[in-house]
Amino acid sequence: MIAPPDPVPPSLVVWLIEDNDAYRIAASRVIEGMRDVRAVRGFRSCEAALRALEAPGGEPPKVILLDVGLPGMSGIEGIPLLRARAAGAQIIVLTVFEDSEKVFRAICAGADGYLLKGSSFDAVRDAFDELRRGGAPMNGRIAKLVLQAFAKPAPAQTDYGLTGREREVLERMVKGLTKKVIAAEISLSIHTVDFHLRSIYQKLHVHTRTGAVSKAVREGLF
Amino acid sequence: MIAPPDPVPPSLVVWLIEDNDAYRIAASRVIEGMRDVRAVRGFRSCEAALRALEAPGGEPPKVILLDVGLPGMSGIEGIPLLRARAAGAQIIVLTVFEDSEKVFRAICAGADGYLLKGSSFDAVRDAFDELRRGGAPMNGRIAKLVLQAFAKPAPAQTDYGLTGREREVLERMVKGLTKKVIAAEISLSIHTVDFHLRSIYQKLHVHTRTGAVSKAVREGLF
DNA sequence: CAACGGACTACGCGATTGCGTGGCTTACTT
DNA sequence: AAGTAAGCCACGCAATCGCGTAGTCCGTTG
Repeated sequence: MIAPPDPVPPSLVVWLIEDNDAYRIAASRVIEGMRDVRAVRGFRSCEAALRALEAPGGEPPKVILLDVGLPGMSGIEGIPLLRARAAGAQIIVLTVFEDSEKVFRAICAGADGYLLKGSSFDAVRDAFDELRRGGAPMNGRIAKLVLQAFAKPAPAQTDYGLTGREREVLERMVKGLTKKVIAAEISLSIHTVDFHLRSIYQKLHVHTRTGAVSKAVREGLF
Repeated sequence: MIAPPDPVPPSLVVWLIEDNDAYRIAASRVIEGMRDVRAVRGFRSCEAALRALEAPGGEPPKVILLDVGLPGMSGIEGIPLLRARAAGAQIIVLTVFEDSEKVFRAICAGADGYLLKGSSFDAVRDAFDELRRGGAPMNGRIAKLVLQAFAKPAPAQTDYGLTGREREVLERMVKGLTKKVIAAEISLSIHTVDFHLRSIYQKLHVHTRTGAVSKAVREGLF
């Protein structure tokens, strides 16, 4: 219930990278009117914004609103470059795309938030508030995609009914050890390790060490 | 800009699972007063809520607000059970925990949203609106944790300078194929496949097939 | 142009692996 | 008490693997 003290200076420099002139100009005007926003600067492409960052002088941005579908370099490609050159800037993706493919590529590239253009400009204002509180602004439908992506692998959590010894052996096999070394580590004959190995093959439905290791790592067993 | 037509019936049955009596009662009262909420029912534990779901009659919940730190079964353990018995219910975690460990366990268990108790009750109302729009309610700080989790593995995207042939071989090794089979698939001598294999070992700093496969899968190369 | 390094192809040998087979102990069923 | 299933341990052999070694092609460098 208690709001933490405001850690962010009260005026933001916002950059807006968006190729649609009408949208960019309209959005700039609205954002400029928001409280705590000192300046808004618009760009038609990532390349243009990157050039501005290289140029001497000029105030560095605190927030970058970034479209994905841009001419030349896409917004997703631009994220790591912008992050490298604009230290401390929060990069918020602002786009129409809500297919999981693009969303995840943007998130993996290091976006600090993900908004949809379909929402009202209030969402942008709320996003600034969220950043100020130390959180990440994220559209609800995007959040749903993210949650679904996490929830999927959960049911695949089968341990294939491996016994204790079998898990011990498999764990060491994943680490790249040979049967001989494994046998020494858990004080067994190499033949016994081999037996457990074959039980593992049977339970995982593979017949090589590589197949077993691949499956074990993929299923998140180790 | 254009809001889609409301697809959700205008009255929600909300369940609140929370062991702190004072908080549960206070929250129930506030939530009951929200528009579109028809009824709120409180439980002290997952077990109690599960029993109520088994019992005949009674209205099934549309939204379940769930605490994590509960006596007996934890909220996280309860999520899959609640989901199985309350088809169609949206399960929203409502807790004080915001360490990534608990957050991710809850999300992997299949939560439809994640709110923090520290926020005002407005957040709960907003969450209901978000559900109605087909999105997932998520606290901004939780969203930040999620984004950071995704962004981390990205910089680890090194391909270790593998050549084309080496990638071909490694890809098939991950599938569990033997050298002989790999050689046949890409029309090479076993000896040549073996050479590429050793180059892979060197570049990945391993010296066994298992180690190479393990590393390749982990780094997300395949 | 010669020299050089990198990618690719190839051979042979000793060590390791995959598999058929069997024995032993514990625990639960009949 | 006998039966039976599961986990654990072990042997031996054919197939496979890890490694030292070497030749060819090709783009780059001096």
